Amino acid sequence: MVTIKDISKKCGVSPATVSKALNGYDDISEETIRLVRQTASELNYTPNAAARLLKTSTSHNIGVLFVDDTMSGLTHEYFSYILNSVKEEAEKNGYDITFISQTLGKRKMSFLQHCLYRNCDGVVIASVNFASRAVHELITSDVPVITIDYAYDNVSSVISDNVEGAYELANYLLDKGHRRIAFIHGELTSVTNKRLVGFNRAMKERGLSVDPDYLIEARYHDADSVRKATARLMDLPVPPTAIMFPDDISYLGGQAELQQRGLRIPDDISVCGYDGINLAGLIQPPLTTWHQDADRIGKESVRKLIETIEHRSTCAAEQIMVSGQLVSGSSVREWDEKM
Amino acid sequence: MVTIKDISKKCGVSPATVSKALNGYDDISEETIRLVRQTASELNYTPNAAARLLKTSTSHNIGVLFVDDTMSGLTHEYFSYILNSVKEEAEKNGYDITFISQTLGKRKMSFLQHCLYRNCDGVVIASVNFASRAVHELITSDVPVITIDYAYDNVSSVISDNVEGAYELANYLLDKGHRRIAFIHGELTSVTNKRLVGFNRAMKERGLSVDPDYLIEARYHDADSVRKATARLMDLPVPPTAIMFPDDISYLGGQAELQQRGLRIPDDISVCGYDGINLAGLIQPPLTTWHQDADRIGKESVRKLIETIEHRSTCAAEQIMVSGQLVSGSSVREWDEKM
DNA sequence: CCTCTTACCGAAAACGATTAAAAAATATTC
DNA sequence: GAATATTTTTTAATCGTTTTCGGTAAGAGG
Repeated sequence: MVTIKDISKKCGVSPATVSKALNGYDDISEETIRLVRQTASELNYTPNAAARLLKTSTSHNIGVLFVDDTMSGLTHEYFSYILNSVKEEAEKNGYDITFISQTLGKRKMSFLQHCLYRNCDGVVIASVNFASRAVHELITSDVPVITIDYAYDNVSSVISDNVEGAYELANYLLDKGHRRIAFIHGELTSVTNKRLVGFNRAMKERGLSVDPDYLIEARYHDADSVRKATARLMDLPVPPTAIMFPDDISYLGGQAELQQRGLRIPDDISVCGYDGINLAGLIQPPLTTWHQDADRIGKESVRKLIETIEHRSTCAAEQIMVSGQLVSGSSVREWDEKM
Repeated sequence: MVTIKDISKKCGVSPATVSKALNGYDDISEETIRLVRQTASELNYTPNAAARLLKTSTSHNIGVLFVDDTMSGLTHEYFSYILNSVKEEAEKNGYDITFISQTLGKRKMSFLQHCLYRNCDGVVIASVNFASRAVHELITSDVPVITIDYAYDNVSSVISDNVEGAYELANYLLDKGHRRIAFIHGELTSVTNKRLVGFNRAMKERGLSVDPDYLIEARYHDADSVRKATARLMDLPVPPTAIMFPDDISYLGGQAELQQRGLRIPDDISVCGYDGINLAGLIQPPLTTWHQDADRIGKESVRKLIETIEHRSTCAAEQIMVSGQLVSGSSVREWDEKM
C-alpha cells in the first residue's frame, strides 16, 4: 500500500506538506501542490479512510438499519427503492453506507454498539420494529439519526404521507360512485393508523359511515393472509363493490381469490393497491394504486441526516412529509349505486 | 467515546493488558481478565474498528459491487435476494458490508480505489458490466474477489447453472408434448449464452431443430421489449405453442400481450419464466419457472470469499456451480401435437 | 543592515488499538 | 534462601493521517 510517506520521500518534502497539498491547504505553494499531486497519481496513491477517521473522528460513513427479525426489508420492493436512493444520495455527498446489524460474528452487539464500532457518522432507520429496546437505544443515543415512516420525538423523520394516500384512494373510489368500500389494512402500526385516518376522513366528508365489517386487518406483504381477508369480505351478505388492499404485492392474494370466485376485475369488483411499485403497472389489469415516492424519501432522509451530522448544534429536528401520487390503472370502474 | 485507556486507568493496568484481556490472550491471569471485562461492560466500551484495522490491516469489511450504470441491481428481486443472503452470511462471520461505487462526493475514484480507501478485505461482484475497465481493474488487482454469474480466469466465481435451467425448462415443455417452443432470451451476455446452450441441447436430444424465428432477443427485466417480442412471435404464420421468457418480471409484458390477443394461458398458449422470484407464485395463473437459488448463491460467495481472504496463499480459485429448481405453476398445459 | 511581514514548510504529537520484546512478579526447585 | 523457571504485566513502537505550532527564507520598508 502506498502511503503519504512514500509520496513525501519521492517529493523530498515532509508528510505534513503532502497531506496539506492533497487537501488543498492554502499555505502550500502552487508548485509543491502540483508536484505532490502529480506524484500521488503516479504512485496511484489512495488515502486510508481508517487513518483519516482516527485523526478527524469523522468516518464519512452512514449506517443503514433496514432489516428486522422478519427479514423483509431488502427484498421488499418499496424499501429496496428507498435503499437505492439512500445509497445514491449518500455517495453524491461523499458518504459510504454500511449495514447495521445486531450480530457480528459470534459477538452479539447492539445496533448502537455496531454504529460506534464502525464509527458511523449517522444512521438511517427504516423498516424495523421501532418499539424494540435496541432501536430505542440507538435513537436516543448521541449518534445522529433519521427515521423513515415513523415519527419519534426529538428526532428527524421522513414520512410518506399515509393519511393523504388512503384519503385520495378512497376519494377516487367514491368519485367513481362506489359506496360499499372495504379496506383491508395491514397490522396496526403507526403507518396503518394514518391510513385509517385518511380512509375515515374521506368517508366522513361524504357523510358515509364506515361499516366495521368492511375493515379487516391482514398482514402487509402477505398474499395468503390478504387472500383470506378477501374471502371473508366476499362471503358477507352484502359484499363490497370496491376493495382497498394493504399493498400491491399482497393484492395478488386478493386477486387470486377474486378470480377463483369468477369475479372479473374491474367489471364485477374494483380494487386498488398501495405502494405503486413497478409491478403494479405490469400486471393485468394494471392496478390503480398509490405511489409512494421512495426516491424522494431516500434522498430527503440522507440530505437531512447529513445536515444534522455537519451542523449538529444548529440543526433542529424536523418532520419531513413526502407526498405520493395516485396512479390510475384499470382496476376500478364506474359504479352505479343501486343498493 | 470510551477507549481502552479508560479501562486501563480504571483497572490500574496497562492498555496492553486490557487489549489482551479483551481478546482472550492466554498470558493474562483469570482474575485480571474478569476485572477488565467487567469494567469494559460497565463503561459500555466498544472497540474502534478503525484503530484496530490500522494496526492489524484487516478491516473485516467486505465490499459489494452490485450496481452499474443501468441502476438495476438493488431493485432487481433476484439480486436483492442475493444481497440479503450475502449480508447475512457476512455478518454471521463477523464481516460488515459496504457498497462500492465510482464516485465519492465530488471525487471520482475507481472501484479499486474505493476498495482500498475503505480497506475492504474482499469484494463480491455481481450484476455489473463485467467488460468495463474499472471492473477489470478491480478483478485483476490484489484485492480478493468473487464474481457472481460470471466466470473470470484465476478468480473464484459462483454461478447459477444457466445451462441446466434452460435445459430443464425446455425439457419440461417437450415432455408436455410441445414442439413449437419459442425462447425469448435476454441480451447476449454470458448468462444468456449458457441458457441458449441448454435450450439447444434439449432440442437436439429430441432430434428437433430450432426454428430461428422462435429465437428472439429482448431485454432482461424490460416488460416492454418482451411484449414486443411476444407480439412478433404471435404474428408469425405458425406461432409457437409455448414460450420461454427471459425472466419472471418481463414475462408480465408477454402476458399482457397474450391476454390482449384473447389468448388464454395455459389453454391457448403455454409459458414459463425464469428466476423463480416470489411473485411467480402469486400471479394468475401461477407461473412455471426456474428458481435460481439466490440464497445459496449469496452464501457460497461469501463463504468462498472469506476462505480466500483468510488463507490467501493456499486457496485456489474455484468455480462453484449452484443448481436451481423447476417450480411448476399452472402456466403450461399438455399439448397434443397436431401439426 | 536591521527588523517586520509574508509565504512556505516541517517536527511532533496525537487518534485508539495491537504486539514484540523486555521486565517484573510469582512459583518452583534444590 | 538463592537460583531458576514460569507466569503475568508493561514498555514502546507502530499503523497512516491530520493539525498545531513554530521555524526559516525571502522580500519589504526604513
